[in-house]
Amino acid sequence: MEKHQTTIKEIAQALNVSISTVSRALKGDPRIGLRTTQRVNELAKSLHYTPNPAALLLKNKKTFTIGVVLPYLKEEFFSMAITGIEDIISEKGYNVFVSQSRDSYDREVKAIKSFINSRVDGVIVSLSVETENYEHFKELEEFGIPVVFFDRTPVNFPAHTVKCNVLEGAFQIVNYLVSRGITKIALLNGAESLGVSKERLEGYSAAIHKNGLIFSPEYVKFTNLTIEDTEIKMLELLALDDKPQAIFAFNDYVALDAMQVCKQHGYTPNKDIYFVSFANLPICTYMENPPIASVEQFAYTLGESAAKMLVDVINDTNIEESFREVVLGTEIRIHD
Amino acid sequence: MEKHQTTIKEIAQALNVSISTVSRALKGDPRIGLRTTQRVNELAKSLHYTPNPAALLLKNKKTFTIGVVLPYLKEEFFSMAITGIEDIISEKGYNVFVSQSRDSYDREVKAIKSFINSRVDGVIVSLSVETENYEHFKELEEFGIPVVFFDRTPVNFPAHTVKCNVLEGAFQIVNYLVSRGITKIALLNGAESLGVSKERLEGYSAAIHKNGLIFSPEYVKFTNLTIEDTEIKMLELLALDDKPQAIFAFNDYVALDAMQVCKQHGYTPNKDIYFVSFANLPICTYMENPPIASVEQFAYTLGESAAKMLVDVINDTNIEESFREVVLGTEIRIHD
DNA sequence: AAAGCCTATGCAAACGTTTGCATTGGCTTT
DNA sequence: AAAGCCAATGCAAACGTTTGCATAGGCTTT
Repeated sequence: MEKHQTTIKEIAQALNVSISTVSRALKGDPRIGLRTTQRVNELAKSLHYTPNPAALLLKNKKTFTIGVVLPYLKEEFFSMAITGIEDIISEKGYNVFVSQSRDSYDREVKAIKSFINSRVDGVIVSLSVETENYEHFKELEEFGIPVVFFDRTPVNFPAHTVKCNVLEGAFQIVNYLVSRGITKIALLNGAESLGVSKERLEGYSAAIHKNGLIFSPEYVKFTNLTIEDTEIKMLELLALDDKPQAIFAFNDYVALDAMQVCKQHGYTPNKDIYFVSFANLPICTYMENPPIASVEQFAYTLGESAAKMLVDVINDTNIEESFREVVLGTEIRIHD
Repeated sequence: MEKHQTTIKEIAQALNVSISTVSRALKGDPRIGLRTTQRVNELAKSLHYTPNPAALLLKNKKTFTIGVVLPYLKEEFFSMAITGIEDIISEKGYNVFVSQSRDSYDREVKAIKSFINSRVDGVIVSLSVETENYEHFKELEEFGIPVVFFDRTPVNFPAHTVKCNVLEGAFQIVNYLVSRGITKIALLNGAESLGVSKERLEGYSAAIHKNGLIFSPEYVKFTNLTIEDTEIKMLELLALDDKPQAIFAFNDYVALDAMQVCKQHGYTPNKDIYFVSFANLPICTYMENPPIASVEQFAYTLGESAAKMLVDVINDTNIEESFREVVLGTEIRIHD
């Protein structure tokens, strides 16, 4: 067991040259003779030399590490997003710290603090449902660590963001239902604190109005995304005198939970009550009666895009005050 | 924008003491006077001082970072395992690099190399299906970086491992089927290279023999876990003259894919053909006809346990040659 | 009052790099 | 042959810590 990583110093000694010569040779500095450069590179290779990241950080103030905080890895949307992030970021030589907030504000804050301590070069975030205060992100800013938000982006807090056109998606999917003659449409939304919930509501009500329907407040429910809350709100909808014909759910998980409630009360989902939702997760292909339509979320692309943006911002030296924004287009998938 | 992290040096200057005094005061060295210790700690706190990890690594050769490589985060089994890992490891002050092999040997090797370069303190691995060569783990060993394998552990390669008692689980679940009068049981296994596949086969055949049934080789199929291969092998099983009454699937994902094939050919899963499998994923609660029984995999506990073991091994100074092993007990869940 | 001994603190080297600023020696100029 | 130049290389400081080994006083001992 030789528990040992080769250093530049050892190479220098072995070749009887100075440390600086080795350092320069390794990065192809033209000041070093061809012969020497060659010998250094050969030895380095055969000794499996890799630069010590600690020394690099000390000198260059770069760790080539980024942090990612998102609600739940178990949600396919997020695990696909992180795959996109990983693909871009590792191609550029970075490593990724992953942390789940599990929709807890405290856990999100702790993750950010830990990233600061680790001196990450940048952070990618998708907010927890609980987050309404952005102090921890201001702290990142103070340390000059850039942040890119994806999907669940902050409200009234200027920042770099990558997201889908939620408003447009919501508008289109409600439109689709109406075009099929379904007019009593309820919105089983996410937490009111989330911007993406607000946008769903906007798109929903825009479509309602555009089609000359009346907007009924009792058709709009907000949930904190837990199965318990979904059940409560779904029961409220089922208890209405004028039961909705269709439920527009925040995402596939909410839809799945809501469908369970339907089944328990004798309704067959997507027969007696139609469901549409955001996300379109692969896992839904295994369902008996999947949502009849969904708004594509492009999870992988969202991740890729956020990662690219972050790398750009990290490497952008002129500290511009403007914030970048990417909004992906909208696509509706019809499933039946 | 003050892009700056406080250093020990600045605290020293501000307080007109030496750097070493500050360093010692911060770690409560009794040699430093009470008064000074107090002043240092107060200032450090108000300046949000956190030690520079690069400097620490340089001195202590510890990064407080571990790497995790596993096949797919999108599989609930793995995302739950990583949650267990995260909980233990972050409690001990470590950060986690996460990397997905996506069942590719090359990607696994790349991840390991990148972890070596980053000087992680330890690595947790669940093998890719393709992995049959363990050179990359030997390399870790050469650098003195400990590895703990969980669930998908290597074959004929001594190592620290954490896993379920797969053999016992397979034995019990086949027994259960037989106890229900089902005797024609096929095994839709994972890749032959995986130890966990071998153990499933052993448990399966042990139960077959114990119950006085005949072991039919055509009832045993290995797949590489892709949906395509599952389909091929499932079709082979359906084409047999003596069709199996039940399929014992490698895990829930294989079961789900196989059920799709059944449906496409007019069989109702868990009515016409019974399914049992390993894992018992939460996502299955949404199924119309879930597997009638499953072997619990304790994903979260597996992750916790692997993380604890790794931390122990990292902190164990006496380089013992023995390898640790944890085998979780078996539990069968009956779903109907 | 000299010697010794605490207590509280400081110095400086070391960890592995990078990099601005020398230094060396051979070769071209004149 | 003296001066100058360039190519090739080396020196040493710096990055932020830790830590073994001083050092400086003040206090006890005799």
